[in-house]
Amino acid sequence: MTDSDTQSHTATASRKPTLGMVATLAGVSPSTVSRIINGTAKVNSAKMAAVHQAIEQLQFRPDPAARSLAGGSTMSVGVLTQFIDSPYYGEALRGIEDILREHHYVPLFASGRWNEVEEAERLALLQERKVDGLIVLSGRLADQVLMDMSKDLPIVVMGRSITGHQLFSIDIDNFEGSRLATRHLISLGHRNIAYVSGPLDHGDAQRRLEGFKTELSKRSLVFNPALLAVGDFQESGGFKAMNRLLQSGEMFSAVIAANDQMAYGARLALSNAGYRVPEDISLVGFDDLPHSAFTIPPLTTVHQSVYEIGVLAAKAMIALLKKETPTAVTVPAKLVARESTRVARV
Amino acid sequence: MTDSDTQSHTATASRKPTLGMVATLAGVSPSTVSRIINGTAKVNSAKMAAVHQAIEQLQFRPDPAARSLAGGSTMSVGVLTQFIDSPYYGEALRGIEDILREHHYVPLFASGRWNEVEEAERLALLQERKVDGLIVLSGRLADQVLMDMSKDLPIVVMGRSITGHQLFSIDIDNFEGSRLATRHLISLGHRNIAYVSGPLDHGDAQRRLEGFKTELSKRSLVFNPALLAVGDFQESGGFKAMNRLLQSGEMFSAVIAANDQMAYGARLALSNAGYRVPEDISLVGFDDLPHSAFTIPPLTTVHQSVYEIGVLAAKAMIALLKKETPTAVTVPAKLVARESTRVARV
DNA sequence: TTGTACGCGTTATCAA
DNA sequence: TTGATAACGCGTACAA
Repeated sequence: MTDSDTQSHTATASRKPTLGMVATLAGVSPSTVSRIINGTAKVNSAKMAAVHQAIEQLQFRPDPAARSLAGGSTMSVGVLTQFIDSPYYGEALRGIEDILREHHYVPLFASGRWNEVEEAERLALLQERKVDGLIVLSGRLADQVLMDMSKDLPIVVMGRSITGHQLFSIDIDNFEGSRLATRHLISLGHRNIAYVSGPLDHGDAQRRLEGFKTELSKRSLVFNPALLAVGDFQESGGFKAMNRLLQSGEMFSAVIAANDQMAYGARLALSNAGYRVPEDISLVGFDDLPHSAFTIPPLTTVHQSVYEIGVLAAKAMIALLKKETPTAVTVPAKLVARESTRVARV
Repeated sequence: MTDSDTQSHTATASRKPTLGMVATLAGVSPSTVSRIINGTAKVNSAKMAAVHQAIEQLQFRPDPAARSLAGGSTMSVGVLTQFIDSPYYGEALRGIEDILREHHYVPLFASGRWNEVEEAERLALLQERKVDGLIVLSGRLADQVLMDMSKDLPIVVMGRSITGHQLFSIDIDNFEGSRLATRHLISLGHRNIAYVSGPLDHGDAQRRLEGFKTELSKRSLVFNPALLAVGDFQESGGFKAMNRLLQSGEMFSAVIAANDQMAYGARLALSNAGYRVPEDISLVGFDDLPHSAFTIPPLTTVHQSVYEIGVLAAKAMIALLKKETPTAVTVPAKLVARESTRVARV
């Protein structure tokens, strides 16, 4: 039985170490301990050492609930996503979690389910839990709502372009990415390109479609509305949209799907109809989900590092939390040419 | 300007409604309000009505932090997953979230990353946050650790078979599911069946492999170790494992992958090597991820409703939280025959 | 059955 | 720079 053993028996007799116990052990007042932990004021470096030593010895960790009650920070950040199991946003969540963890913050995830009312409710719940900040992944909420909220706490938004005092946004280069995909097909000789869009009331979907149209006209090609089909960003929606395109009788040698999931569905519809990819029809997706490297054939798609975007969002939040100004970064989209695209047959 | 308008201006002058304000408005003491909210004691039904009315009028919601500090419940449940963006566990997370939400509980997600040390750390963090219960999705942690923890708070585990006082587990029928897949192939006339396993130190992987071997021997077939390749439950692992199988020169007409993701990877490897699925080789997966209905060809696989499992886990947790005993339910696995399997050629 | 008074662990305010 | 003291909002013995 060592000396430290004995100490721990007596000192840690009562369960959880508290800030007060640290203060006693270090021979200072509780307020001093608090100040040292939060860096709220300057303190004698000798006491500082003693306090740190006591914290070590007691394995003290501040109680988030008590902090919250007393008006301090809760060390938690609310993250509003749409569906917790979205393959797309999932990567961003991982990036957010990784960075937040490094900074000892805890993420509180909530799902808005692409529903304005639910989003507002979940946001209210997160505020009720007194999160220190909010990271919002896309969604249907009006920009104004976020701008208002940012008066109370820092907000980082992904998938929108709004900025303000405590409001920072990291947008994806949907427009440019879409142009990249279009350019790729055009350079392969495709002239009749079908487009499977996401829901038209969806910001990302709008900008991707816009990029497609813009690139088309820059290359002196006309946009043919008959070659546009709207899906829901899911496999099933891509499948149905492609079937509609096929049944329309319209000719096309290539297809752009506004996201990879719809590309998967479109690919199956194509296959069912007897078309080969890429021999008969070229297919391009958007997002470059991890899975896209393993489809048959591996999918040519627009890559965007969603994980990286999550990381950037979390870093921006940390900066905001420190009253710093996050540095704006654009995450460039880039084309990943795999095997689902090929030179158009003459 | 209506009467209620005026009231709201005066009554809600101070920010957040508190339990005390409710008490005042209802003409009772704070403790009575507390009792009514928590059902801690019987109260005069007249006062009860008055209090509920006051709560409504003030839109009062108890502060979780204050509750936590005072020793009450935090209305939060910790959920330990492995990766927040896992396509497999993601569905379970959604089920958990849906049910928890219905009961006004908030999930606190944490990722263990298939690492025993990290899992323990995250669990500690969740306890520090004073969650009312814990839902653990698989993981590498020793059963004993969970059993010990269950003395302090209710725990529901998915992917293990341990039970105890405040410990409930919902296991997947890995064994039976695997037998189903094997039986399906055998009934199609396949005799040489390759098996792409998950990590051998992984519980699910072990039981699935066991099911495969068992069914084989029941059908008087011998397990050929040369037809076993170990992957990592990811697409890339399935891809590599299949390549190894192909290079071994061993003959086989069908393959079982221990999960869908590895099946996707294996499918690509097969395709790259010039084999057609299912014409040359039949392929079966496990899990029936939503995506599996959209692969080329649509994948025959063992379906298990992971979402449903999440729902059951959350319901069990709610029961435990109410000091009730959850009713044990087994979620049956079932084979979904799609187009990646076919009668063996003679 | 109901109310009073105190404590939970921390931060903020104010003096010293 | 430091320390006492008063909140923060709620649950709960204890008393009535």
